[in-house]
Amino acid sequence: MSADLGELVDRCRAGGLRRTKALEVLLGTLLKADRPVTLAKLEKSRPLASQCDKATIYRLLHRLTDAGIVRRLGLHERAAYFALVLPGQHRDYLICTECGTIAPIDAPCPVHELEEEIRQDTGYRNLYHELEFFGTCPKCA
Amino acid sequence: MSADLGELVDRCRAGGLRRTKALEVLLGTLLKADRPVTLAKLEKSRPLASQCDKATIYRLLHRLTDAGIVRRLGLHERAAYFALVLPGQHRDYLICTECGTIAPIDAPCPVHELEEEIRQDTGYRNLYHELEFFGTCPKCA
DNA sequence: GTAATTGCAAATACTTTGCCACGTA
DNA sequence: TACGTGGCAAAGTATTTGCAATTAC
Repeated sequence: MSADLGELVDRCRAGGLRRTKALEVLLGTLLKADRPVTLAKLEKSRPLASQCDKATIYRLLHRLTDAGIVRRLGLHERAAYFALVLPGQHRDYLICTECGTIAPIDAPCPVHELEEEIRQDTGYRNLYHELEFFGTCPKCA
Repeated sequence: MSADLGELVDRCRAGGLRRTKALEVLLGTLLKADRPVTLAKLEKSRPLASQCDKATIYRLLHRLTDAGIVRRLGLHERAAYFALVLPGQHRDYLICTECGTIAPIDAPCPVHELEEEIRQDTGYRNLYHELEFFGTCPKCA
């Protein structure tokens, strides 16, 4: 994992970021978390919290996102998205990361088997999934 | 589609909601949208905008979510989630809708073929996807 | 008649930015 | 030295709630 951190820092440097204490601690925290985290969570996690301000974390996350080292999950508007749940109908979506257009995908969803596996392996109830594809649409490219 | 609307209203009634003008117009708007929409969008869409206040839309969306007629997309905290993008590594997640726990899934992701299809069919660039499973974890069940 | 629903407005919560001091290259 | 970066605090934007009036059942 230490090697990973070094590699990450290298990628940051290559992306034009400076090597700062805050950057290293943030990367280390993200690496250790090994799953998506919120800004709020990061603000509270040691040793990051004692190292820097939340504005710093915020700005670092954005620089890292621009550099392709971090990804912001979900539909990228700052607002919550709601959709009808229609019985017998499952939809996946294709979203343009530039213009934000959301289009339903017709293709049958290839995830049901895995969902069944997970249901059996983990004991989770009321399982469902969301699958979104992101990219730059032809118009925006 | 008119039939769908009637059916939706029935499900709402069964879920304990009252049949109001705002409810009908909101359902009609969601049905017509045929994809996830934000509260902000709904506030601006006719004829919904002229029919009711944004607080009403907000509360209706939540009642509908509780009744299982609408689903709120994404990781359900009110905050943005960030995750490291590690080269050669793609991760899907399993999230408990009750306690919010997020766990990475080990299983190989079954979506790559579909992603390739979409790349070719749509001409989207820089395509990637997010796949999340949601359910109630054994602890919370 | 009773309880759910609505509108308006105020309160929260999370995000984003300005400005000047500081540290990296 | 020059310019990206950091801290602090204030502003911005989306969400959430209180309460009295209204409406569905």
